[in-house]
Amino acid sequence: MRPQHSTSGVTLNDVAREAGVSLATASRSINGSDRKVNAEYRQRVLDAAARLGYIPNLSAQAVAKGSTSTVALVVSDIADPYFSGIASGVIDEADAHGLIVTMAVTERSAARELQLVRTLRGQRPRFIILVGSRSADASGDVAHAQAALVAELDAFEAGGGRVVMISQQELPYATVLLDNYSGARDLAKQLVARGYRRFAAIAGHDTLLTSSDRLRGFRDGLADDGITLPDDRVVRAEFTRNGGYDGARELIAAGLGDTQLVFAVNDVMAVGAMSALREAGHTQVFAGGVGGAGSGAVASDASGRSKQLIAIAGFDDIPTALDVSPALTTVRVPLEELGRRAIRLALADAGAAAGADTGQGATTSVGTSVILRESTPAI
Amino acid sequence: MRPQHSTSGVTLNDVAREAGVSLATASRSINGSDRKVNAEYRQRVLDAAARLGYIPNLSAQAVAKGSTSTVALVVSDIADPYFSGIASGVIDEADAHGLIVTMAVTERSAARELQLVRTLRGQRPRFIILVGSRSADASGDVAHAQAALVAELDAFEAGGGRVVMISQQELPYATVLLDNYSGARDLAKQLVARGYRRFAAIAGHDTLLTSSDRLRGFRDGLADDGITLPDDRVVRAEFTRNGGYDGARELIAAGLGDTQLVFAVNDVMAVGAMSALREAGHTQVFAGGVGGAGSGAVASDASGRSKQLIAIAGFDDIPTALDVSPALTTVRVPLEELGRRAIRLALADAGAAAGADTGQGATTSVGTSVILRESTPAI
DNA sequence: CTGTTAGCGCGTTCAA
DNA sequence: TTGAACGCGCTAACAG
Repeated sequence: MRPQHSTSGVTLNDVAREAGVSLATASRSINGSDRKVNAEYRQRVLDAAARLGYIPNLSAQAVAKGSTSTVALVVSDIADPYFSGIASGVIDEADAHGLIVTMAVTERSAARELQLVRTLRGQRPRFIILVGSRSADASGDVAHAQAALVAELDAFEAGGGRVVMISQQELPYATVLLDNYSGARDLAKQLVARGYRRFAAIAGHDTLLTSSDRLRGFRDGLADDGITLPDDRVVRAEFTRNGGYDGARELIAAGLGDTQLVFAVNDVMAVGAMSALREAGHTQVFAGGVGGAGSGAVASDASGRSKQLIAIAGFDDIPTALDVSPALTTVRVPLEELGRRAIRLALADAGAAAGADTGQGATTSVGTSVILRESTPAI
Repeated sequence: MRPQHSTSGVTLNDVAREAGVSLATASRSINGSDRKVNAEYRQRVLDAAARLGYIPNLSAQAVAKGSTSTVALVVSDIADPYFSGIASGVIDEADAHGLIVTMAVTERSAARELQLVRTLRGQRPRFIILVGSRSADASGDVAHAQAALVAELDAFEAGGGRVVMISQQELPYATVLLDNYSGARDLAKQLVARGYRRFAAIAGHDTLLTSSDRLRGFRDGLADDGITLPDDRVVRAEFTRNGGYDGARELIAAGLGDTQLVFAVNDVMAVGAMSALREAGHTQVFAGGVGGAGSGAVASDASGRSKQLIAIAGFDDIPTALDVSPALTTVRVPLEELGRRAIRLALADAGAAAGADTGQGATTSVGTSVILRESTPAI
């Protein structure tokens, strides 16, 4: 008869006894950073462990060594392909280094993010990786939350943890930089090269750095060719598929005028916008046939009424971008790579951690590239 | 001067000293399951904790109590919207119960799944949630891996943990059932009602239960109306977007014949298949205008050559299903709800755990519903 | 190289 | 109610 509510786990003690050695030897045999242990004993221990089905208790190890092998990943919304792509990379790379990933979701709320970080610290993770939702709002509440977040994060680093941000370096921590500005700027230039001149845009709220950087890059890219993106042609919406949909409807309601192309600051929004435009009869250009991109920019409005054709472009290159029709022109962001880099940066940074606290924290950048597809045929 | 490599964390001891009470009192004040502590002391402790920025060490708590507040979630691929949708629900519900979620990815390999479960047990999680990749392959390796998995899972439950499976109850554990069979069957019947008679299908490999159940349901649904799905009209492919794409190409290469509709056993495959069909000139039906579904089933092949129009249907209702064009007809699966249910089931099951080991484990079912969209207009 | 002994941070029993 | 002491499972000194 086993004890009733036994957590039953076989302990290292059991293994040691079964193998007829001391606890210490058992520990060394199974985890021995150095192999200061007789091969025969070692084998006896390993056998005993296998026989008993022993599995080391990570919590106990963590308490004993004073450090865990856990990485805390904080995202806005795991169902969003942008975040799940990054998460995929994080998990993969973490796993390659024997690290376990715990995941938390902020639902795009700074308050929740703060609360989460606080809670997560209880795990004493080695790293905390924050992706998305960095904002630049100087106003009361947000600024306050931001300061509190920094305090929390600093305390975490003071305790030996490392924090890594993904996207832009708004806070003084190690960061995997994504050049949103340049990506959008390049996109703008290539669209102009394809013949577009009159644009509209669907952006996120001003405070979202990712959104404002992309918008600014796009604007500057146009400006390089003497084209301006009128303020009244830029709508703000949620950073989601529905946000894109709503933004497009707003644009339509306000009158598309002679707009030729709508730039949505991210793909999920672009995809939502496409659906809105399609529903409104602004049938998307369609490249049929097996031929490459931009082959036949033909379209027919099923409603019969002649509506203006609107081209569209996004940012991120989520998998879906390839499957909507017309396929979405976008700026490719190596999502998984972003995640992998975060782990590598944390690992490297941790190594150099003893060194100087040079203010801003280490960074690494990932490049973007413009992917022209059928949603923006040459005109 | 603090100790050098200090993990620096403020401990409960520090708090106790600061508050001028014993460790025990501090512990009770902060965590007191029962409130057997003087209100004044309690407050002093709480204040001290706040002042010092104390955060309880979860690992230490876990060792002391012999149980964690962790849930291990195992998925095939977090970048797949099916899994990320479920994960979203799991994380949300877990969070609502103060549970932390750690995530692991099998990359659709049974061997890796087994290895992961073994590793995960080290965390001593309260629950292990397995979603996807259940297979019914009686052959050597797989059967062996399956047996090993069951052994591992049984040991886990023997140690007080609970395992919950999502999808089908192939193994004797608590399960959130998804009626793949009925969903597909209903879909088939509704498609027949819309006038379709000649079908093809893109399925996953035979061993994938999710795939075979759906295919069987679809077949039976057709059979109810005296229609058969010929074996040579069913191709097998990877359970991914590219799998769907490849499957469709295979179908095309073999000759679509008079096929009217292609059923892909899940949405990501369906979406991939749509792209393949589109590229091949089997322009999808297109419902323009603001009107509802099936309004104008019009299409024009940009290549000029007249190609056959192929309707398509999927399963899962991933977000993208709404944004491809034509919008994808599918069977809605409440993904987030699936995840939430898993947590609730584990929680409930844990409560009743002391009770009888009634062989199969508790179950709960979630319903599906057919969503007819433009990809399958009435004909 | 091995065993003994201390802790790690915290929950919980047992007296007081 | 409170505090002292022990134990959780394990690692890391410390002697032997």
